[in-house]
Amino acid sequence: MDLNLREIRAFIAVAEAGSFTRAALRLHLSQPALTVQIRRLEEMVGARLFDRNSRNVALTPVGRELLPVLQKSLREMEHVLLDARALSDGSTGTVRIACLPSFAASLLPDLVLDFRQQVPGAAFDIRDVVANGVNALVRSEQVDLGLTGGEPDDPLLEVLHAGEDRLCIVCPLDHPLTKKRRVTLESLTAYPLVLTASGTSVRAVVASAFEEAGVTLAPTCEPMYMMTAVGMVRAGLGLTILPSSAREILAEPSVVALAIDDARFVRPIALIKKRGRTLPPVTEAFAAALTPTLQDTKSRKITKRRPA
Amino acid sequence: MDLNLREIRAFIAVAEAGSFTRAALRLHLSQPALTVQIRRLEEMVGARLFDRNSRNVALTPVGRELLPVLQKSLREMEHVLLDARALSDGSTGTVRIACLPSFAASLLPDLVLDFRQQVPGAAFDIRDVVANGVNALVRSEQVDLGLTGGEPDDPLLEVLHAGEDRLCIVCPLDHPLTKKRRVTLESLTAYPLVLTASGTSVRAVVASAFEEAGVTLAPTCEPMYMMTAVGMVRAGLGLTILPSSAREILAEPSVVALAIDDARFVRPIALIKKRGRTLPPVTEAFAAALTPTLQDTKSRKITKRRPA
DNA sequence: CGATCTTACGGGATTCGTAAACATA
DNA sequence: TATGTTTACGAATCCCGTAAGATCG
Repeated sequence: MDLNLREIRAFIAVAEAGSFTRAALRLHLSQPALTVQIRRLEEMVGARLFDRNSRNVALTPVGRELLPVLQKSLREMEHVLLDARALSDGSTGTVRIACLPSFAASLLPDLVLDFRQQVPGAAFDIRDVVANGVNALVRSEQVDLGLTGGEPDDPLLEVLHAGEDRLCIVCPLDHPLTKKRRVTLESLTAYPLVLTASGTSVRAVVASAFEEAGVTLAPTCEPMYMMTAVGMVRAGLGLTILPSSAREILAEPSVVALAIDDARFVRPIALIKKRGRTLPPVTEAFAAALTPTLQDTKSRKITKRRPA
Repeated sequence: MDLNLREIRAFIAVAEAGSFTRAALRLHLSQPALTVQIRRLEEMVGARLFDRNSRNVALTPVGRELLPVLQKSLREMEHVLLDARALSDGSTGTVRIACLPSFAASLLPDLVLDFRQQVPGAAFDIRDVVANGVNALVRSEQVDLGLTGGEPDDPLLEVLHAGEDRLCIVCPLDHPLTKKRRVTLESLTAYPLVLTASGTSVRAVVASAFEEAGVTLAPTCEPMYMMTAVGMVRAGLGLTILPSSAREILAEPSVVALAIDDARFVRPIALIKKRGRTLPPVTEAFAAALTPTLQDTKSRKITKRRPA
């Protein structure tokens, strides 16, 4: 019961060539070797597959029955192998990634676009969730890759690359802070603050920075989504703190982003996977493409300081 | 690119067992051998299929993609092999046989019934044609087996078994011949004769018998089908000569069959196949089952001499 | 340290190619 | 006799099992 593809290929070749000699040539094999292979297959099946004398080779009824099904099986098997190799060399496959909403809306779309130009066979499954959610999805293996905030101390998670994202103040165009030359942590305390809910990485960074400075944090609103925070700022409910990469800031013309002159307002970001898991090759390649971009965020300037 | 089923089975076993050791036990294989097999498969595919350390074994994403397709392919392949073995041992398959109409209607139905009791997987493709047609169908390989009349001298045909079928006179119940003790060839010449058309084996036998006896053959009608001949006899158009195995005689109550006391009125019958072709195993078995019945026809008595 | 996977290696089975024998038109 | 299949046999390869080594919890 130990069949190998070689024997099937041999059978099909002889059936198609109508001759052992020609089939052997086609298979780059000596003709006696082919005879033996066919005989072994015949023994395995338990019946002659060819009626052959020194002049003619023809399929027996059993062989005739077998030919189309074996052809089909062989094709399928080879197709599976080809698919597997495509998966393996990274030319195909699905990149399953969980990602902070800020990156999902800003960096990621362009990266995906670039990557798909290099690897047209790549598909994407992108989940945008807050930092806690990213970690959970990676841990439960619902995604292979995670772009999360903070530095996860979970031993089940492995950091592939660490980067930083500067936080910035978002306030209305006419806010008093826009007049200042430098914006510090302390200068914020005078104004009401809208801050994304706990569980988000921005919140974690801001909370620890305020605590370190000995300032109590008392946000007036705690929305889940950054766009909501921007809307509140625009309405005059206060100012907010967001990652400088957040697309929401650019999308809203009546608010402005201000750099904060404080090293503590840096959000660490991490590209993670589950420890002990190998990534699918496409995903590996995508992670490699992602890394330099994360590097850049460290030094990236806030491009929209004032509206044009 | 030389995959064998063993490696696929190994992969599936490890994936299902979640451990090399347990999978090796299940496969009756040493564990290191299994490691090697998996490694070879991985080299063939070009990617790791399992993430493994000394404690845990888990599918990689590539392995996870591959598992269901390989399971499906393996199942199919094994199914094909099982089907092939069933075909080979004669427990399955189609008996393709061409047969003289007389046998198709009389002997064959019972034989098929018997045979299907022994081999429930057997299917039948029966063609009923006159002798010429049987030979043609066997020669063109549209059927594997032929039950024909006469002794075919075609070198492409091989006689597996030869038998004989007595011919008999069929006449109305009140015909003068029914009063005779013996019916000879010469006693026939006084009456008009209905005879099946040339191309039929009965016609060939009768023609040569008459020729040998120096009697001219002048049939009043030459129907193609024996049932037509019987109908003509019943209507009083004359008498006819049919194989004693013909069911048509029994089916018609107003005619009677009389034995002919003449050795020349014996129709040779032959079980044939194409020379150089092996028969499908079911067909081989059916031919074997057919042979003793053909033997019997030599000595078979005409059971219906007079209606009850 | 204990369970489990990996590596190393010798022996046996498999499979190849060459050469000679065999069969058939 | 010529063409093409089968048989025979020595050599290379493949594959298994045993034993020793490496690794992780």
